Amino acid sequence: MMMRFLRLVLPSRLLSLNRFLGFNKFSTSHSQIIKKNHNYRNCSFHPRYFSNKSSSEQLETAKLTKQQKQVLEEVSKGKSVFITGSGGTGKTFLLKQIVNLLKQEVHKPDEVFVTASTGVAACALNGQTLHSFAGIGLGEDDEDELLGRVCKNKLASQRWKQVKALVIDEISMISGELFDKIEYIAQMCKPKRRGEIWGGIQLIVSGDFFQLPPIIKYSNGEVKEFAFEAECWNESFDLQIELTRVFRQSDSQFIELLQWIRKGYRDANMLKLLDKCCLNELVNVPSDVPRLFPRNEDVKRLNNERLKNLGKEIVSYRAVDRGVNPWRNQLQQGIAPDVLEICLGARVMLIKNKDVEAGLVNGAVGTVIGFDRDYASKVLKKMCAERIRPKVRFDSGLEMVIEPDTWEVTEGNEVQAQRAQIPLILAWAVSIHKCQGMTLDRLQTDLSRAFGCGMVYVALSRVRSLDGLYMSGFSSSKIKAHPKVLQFYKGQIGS
Amino acid sequence: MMMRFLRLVLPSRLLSLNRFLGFNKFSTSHSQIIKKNHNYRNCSFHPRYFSNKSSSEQLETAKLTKQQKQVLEEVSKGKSVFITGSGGTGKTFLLKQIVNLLKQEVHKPDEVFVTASTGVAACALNGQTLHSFAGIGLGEDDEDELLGRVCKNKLASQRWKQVKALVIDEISMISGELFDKIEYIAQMCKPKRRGEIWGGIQLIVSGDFFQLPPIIKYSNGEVKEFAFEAECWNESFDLQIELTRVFRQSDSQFIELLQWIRKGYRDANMLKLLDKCCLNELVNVPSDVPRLFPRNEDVKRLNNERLKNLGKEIVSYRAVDRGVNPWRNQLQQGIAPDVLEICLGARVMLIKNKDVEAGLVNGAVGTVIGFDRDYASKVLKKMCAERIRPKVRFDSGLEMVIEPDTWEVTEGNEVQAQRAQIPLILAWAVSIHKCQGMTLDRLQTDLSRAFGCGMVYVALSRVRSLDGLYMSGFSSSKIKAHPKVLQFYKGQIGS
DNA sequence: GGGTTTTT
DNA sequence: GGGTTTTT
Ligand SMILES: Nc1ncnc2c1ncn2[C@@H]1O[C@H](COP(=O)(O)OP(=O)(O)OP(=O)(O)O)[C@@H](O)[C@H]1O
Ligand SMILES: Nc1ncnc2c1ncn2[C@@H]1O[C@H](COP(=O)(O)OP(=O)(O)OP(=O)(O)O)[C@@H](O)[C@H]1O
Repeated sequence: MMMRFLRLVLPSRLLSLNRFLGFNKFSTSHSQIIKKNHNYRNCSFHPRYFSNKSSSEQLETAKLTKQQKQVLEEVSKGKSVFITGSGGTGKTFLLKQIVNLLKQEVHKPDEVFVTASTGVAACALNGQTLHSFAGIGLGEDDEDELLGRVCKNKLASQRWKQVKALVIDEISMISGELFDKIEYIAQMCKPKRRGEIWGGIQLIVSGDFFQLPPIIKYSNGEVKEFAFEAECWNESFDLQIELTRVFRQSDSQFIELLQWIRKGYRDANMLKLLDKCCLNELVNVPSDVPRLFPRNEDVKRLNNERLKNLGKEIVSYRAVDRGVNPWRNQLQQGIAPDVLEICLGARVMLIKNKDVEAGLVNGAVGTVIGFDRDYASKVLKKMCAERIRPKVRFDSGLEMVIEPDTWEVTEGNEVQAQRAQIPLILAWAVSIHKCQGMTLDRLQTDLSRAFGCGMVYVALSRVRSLDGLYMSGFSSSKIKAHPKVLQFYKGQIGS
Repeated sequence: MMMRFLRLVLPSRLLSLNRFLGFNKFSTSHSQIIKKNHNYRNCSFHPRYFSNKSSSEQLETAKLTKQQKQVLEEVSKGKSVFITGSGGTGKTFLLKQIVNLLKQEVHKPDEVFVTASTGVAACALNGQTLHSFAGIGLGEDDEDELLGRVCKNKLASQRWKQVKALVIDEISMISGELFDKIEYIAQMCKPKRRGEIWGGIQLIVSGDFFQLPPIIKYSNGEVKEFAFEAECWNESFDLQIELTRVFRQSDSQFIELLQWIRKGYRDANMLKLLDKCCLNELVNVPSDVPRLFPRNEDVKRLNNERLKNLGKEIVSYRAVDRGVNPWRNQLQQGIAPDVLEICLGARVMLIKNKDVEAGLVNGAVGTVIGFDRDYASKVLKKMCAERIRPKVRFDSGLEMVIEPDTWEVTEGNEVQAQRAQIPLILAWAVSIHKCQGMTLDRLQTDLSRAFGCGMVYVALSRVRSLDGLYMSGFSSSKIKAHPKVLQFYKGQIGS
């Protein structure tokens, strides 16, 4: 059964929608975004680094394309929609409009939940990760165990009761397995509408399956890998639409090259365009260009180099671990570092969900603007000789003193080991996984250890123009598209 | 520069060739092959297991196709040829005729050398590995170091001086990197014909790039992976030809399915044909069906189970190691096992090149037919309480007592550690890599840990009919064709 | 060969 | 996530 993508040609006459489109331009919430960006732009430390906020000008002057308006129209009618398209076609941009529309015209503000597969991507929408919203932990248990877990969690149950519209961005990194599990939870948490797909929730999903695939750990070969392989996928949407106009880049040759790379084609002739972006001894990359790496090991190395090069006084936080082996050792596998080194002016990323409303979630980036003494905290004393906590100004403008937080290793329901650490990592460089969704004026990436499908495409498609691209370790053999994805886009879109 | 495959339409009137074709049917050497097979067929231990010899009937009754004859014709004229085509189209079969022709009509017998990428494949042609022929060790040094090594090795230099025609089978597992290095050595070892491609050697290469790719260890991204990516590839051949008629299978539906799998297509409908080959509780697989696994760990496990199930008295050989760490530990990474357990009737594979003329090379398989006391050998005493050496009847009919052999770990030119062990492994089960090239009446394979491109195709395309196929762990997502290979066959063959 | 994310 | 071959 093939469901074809629709290219809607509807009369654009929906009153509430047009009202919304006008309203949006001058809304207070929008002004706030501008204000927040203003804060960020004036940030004295790293004005050009990764940020969860897009620049204000674009939002002000942007005119929606016909396709983008058509999606808004369907959303305003309460339809469930899958929005796809190449990187930079404005899927996330459109989602922001959709979220405003949903909150203002379709549902109540607190009935709309905004999520994404990674913290960074969620942050860009002022949302949270899908895992965090759903209350499923790592989501690795089977559907009934997960449901039980949600039911025991009051806040999560409350969200599932409340939710009327659910937005999921960067869907390519969500597995079909997980997508089906979450649909199951949705139905079960809506007892009045059980039997209806997603329990009647309006679903807005966005992403590009040619970008990074989900990480599959326990592969038995028959696993539902991509979300479009979920049993509920086709039933989930009234409309699956592909945005076709690329906004991120304007150079039409570069756009065409990216289109080919996206589909896994390796045209030697076209790839010559990248020659002038390849690093050599002659090229001098400005030191403040954001860096992307396939592997976290390289991300960490680069970040520590940048830290040392700042030449400021370094504050060290040694993780405080409890518990015995083998669990104690597992603490080192987690995201919280054994030793966190930061300093005034360091770019940092929050790695815990602190306050969703305030946008202080895993993935939020900001700058260390000071340190704050706390002689009361015993754990801080253990972790840091100076007994000081970092104060961070996040790119949203919000400032916050970051306290130690904890991570646990459990076996059954028992906590077997626990780590306490400041929930920050350095963020001058990030992994290519974390950069998916970003728009960058300039970037430097070392692709010598690129792996899997879509990675080269994601890295290269972040940058607005070839002038801003500094690349090393590239080879055409690293351009890879997944056969299932090619088939999905052929079948569903008939390109 | 694209060189297209030629489909030759030549008058088949070459006298010497026709003479050869007639001659071949009744040649003494051919009778010997029949005799050898006869020996094997009467072998009382495992008449249906892996064998380096194909069954005699086929060779007797085989009629060459037009394409196969065309290749012979070109070879008879001294041309260099690349023969490709799906598994079972008779590439190796044709090579046997070619070798006879080359030795009898084109060159002298001792000027023709027959090789393949793996020991097992080489063995099927009474040849040796390409590495062993070339005298390049593992072939990992750069071209000049390898040349130096060849020059210091009298036997290897002698072979390179002598060789007028070089046959290489199963080329898909030879990297482009290595192919270029060996071409370089060929030129350098033929001082009179330096500057000529391959130093003027007539080159006969065969293989299917949709089968297993080379193993690339030190990837810098720009590596010449497949042999067709070698700089010298196109220049190496007067003719590149694709055999199209499949002989190994006769069921046309199965043949079509294999064609699709080969190219990486996953047609759910067509794959239903495999349903009845999937193992379940109801299926009872005869215990003497040859077994294939992706991983050597599973190969070893199965082999040890089979050994225990034979219920015979087991003879143990513990490897005798010398040297200090870290080198001593590296001995365990090699092919020679820490402990070899065998018994009377065990299927075994030779893992050292003992005597190329006699076909006693890495990859030769046979059966343990007895044990032979040797109280003189000190190393045997250390390795085996009973102080007995196994006597093996190889499938060629040849019988031999297998002595301990040695493996070395060197650093620079110094031997740092050494292992002594009997150069045998059990061979009821083999890895899918080692099975490439085989034709099997029946096989059982567990594909749950299949990986990379071509592996599923190689495993499934070994068997003559679906009746003989017992499969588990299969999933369509494991069907994979390499994009570069697809491009190569599109560009060169224009299918 | 090798390695990415998701939680309280 | 994971793993295959090649030598004296
Ligand atoms: N209609 C529009 N008019 C002007 N600019 C737009 C429009 N739509 C999107 N943009 C701009 O294009 C850039 C890329 O948009 P966005 O990040 O939403 O793309 P995307 O499709 O989500 O990309 P990705 O798949 O990489 O996440 C942003 O700077 C955004 O502001
Ligand atoms: N012309 C022929 N007539 C009859 N039988 C043939 C002919 N050519 C090949 N065969 C038989 O077909 C089977 C497969 O042949 P062979 O192993 O040479 O194929 P191949 O192309 O080398 O396969 P692979 O790529 O899997 O190594 C063998 O049993 C062989 O004897």
